[in-house]
Amino acid sequence: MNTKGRGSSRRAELLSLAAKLFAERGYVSTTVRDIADAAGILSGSLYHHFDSKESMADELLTGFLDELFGSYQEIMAAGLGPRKTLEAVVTASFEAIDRRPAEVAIYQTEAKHLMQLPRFAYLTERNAEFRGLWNAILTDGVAEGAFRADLDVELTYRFIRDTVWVAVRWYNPDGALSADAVAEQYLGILLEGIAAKRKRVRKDP
Amino acid sequence: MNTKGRGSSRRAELLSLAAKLFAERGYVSTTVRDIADAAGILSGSLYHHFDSKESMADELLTGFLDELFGSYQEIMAAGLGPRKTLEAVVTASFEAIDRRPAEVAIYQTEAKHLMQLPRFAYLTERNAEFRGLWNAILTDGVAEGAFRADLDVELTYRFIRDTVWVAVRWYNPDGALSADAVAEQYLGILLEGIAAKRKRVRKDP
DNA sequence: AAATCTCCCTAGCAAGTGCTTGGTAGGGTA
DNA sequence: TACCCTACCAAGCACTTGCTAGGGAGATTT
Repeated sequence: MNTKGRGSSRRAELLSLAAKLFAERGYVSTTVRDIADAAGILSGSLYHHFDSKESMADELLTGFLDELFGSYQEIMAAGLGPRKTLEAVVTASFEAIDRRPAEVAIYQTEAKHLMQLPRFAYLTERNAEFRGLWNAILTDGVAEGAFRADLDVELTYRFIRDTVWVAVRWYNPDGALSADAVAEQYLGILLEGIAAKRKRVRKDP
Repeated sequence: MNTKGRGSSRRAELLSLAAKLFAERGYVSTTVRDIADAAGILSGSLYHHFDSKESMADELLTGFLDELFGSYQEIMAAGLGPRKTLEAVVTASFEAIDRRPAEVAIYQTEAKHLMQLPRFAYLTERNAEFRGLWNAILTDGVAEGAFRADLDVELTYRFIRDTVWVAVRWYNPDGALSADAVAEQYLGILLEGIAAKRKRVRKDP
């Protein structure tokens, strides 16, 4: 019996390779032979380290989501107001894209299909958690007057969620634009819009 | 020799079925047997109507893109200003999602992989066309003072493109929210932002 | 020195993949 | 009557898929 323990560095190396290929070619299009080839071994040898192809995806997604929601919880616990919380959550999301682009890409493109498998039921739970988080931020913000009163909260949630995560398709961690810079630009559009402003005066002088 | 002509209504029926399955399960995960099963025939019988699985996807994407860019060209030819043009293009895109959700979903999720095949080189061309169109709208808008001067045009283009098309993942043509209503909500956020407004005065009184 | 562990190979299986072949039933047309 | 067309079936081919069984060389532990 082989170990399939999680301590090996070779194992981590293989998992990272798998993540890259899953992200590039898609989960179903990536064969275990592809992964083995990239590592310079034969496909059967992969099964010394992992139970199955599915378990590789599982491990990648679990690790990523645990880290992501950890950072979300820290932000929510800090109790900044709605606007600052929104900024922090969006920024943390872009930083996740920066740190783990492959995992985000896998989550973004494969979750829908993987969710149907019992093994990946936690993806559905995470989705609900995510929705709850954004609903709270937006509802609070509207109540406190930080966000527009006529916002369709559900629709706004979807727009924010989608636009943030879909950025993984073009964002380049090695590029000139940092994740924080992208987050800042995005928040500028999201909060203030792209239309040119007319002159402003404060409501309460 | 069979015809594979494009006039048959049965053919159109099969193509529509394939579109639905490609959109739901993904192109690679959908087998020709799946499509045949859905139509109540055997997999081999599909090849009386189509040359290959690939040609089904080709036909679906070509038809969709021709229609889409046709509507874009009409809008551009109308010569509305930047802001109205932006609104019209975004609205036309949401209407495309409404009319051809399966095709949009295929384009959205499979184009990246299909583009690598010589047969689908036109996808790359269409992408460039799309980018040019948005660059023109945004650059014009900034020049004319309709949009904020500090906009990163390239980044803004990506945000708009992604957020519009990714809506196909949750938009339901049979739902309560019409495509035009979604477009209006989205344009509200995009143009004016979600932050609550302070009192305004006109720049030129 | 013996035993164990790590990491990989050789070899292959069962299930499924897109696609091809030869054929047929029913209908229209000359 | 003779011919052709549409739309399908039955059978199967060449190949790919995830995964398994068993073994072996080298390092580490006992």
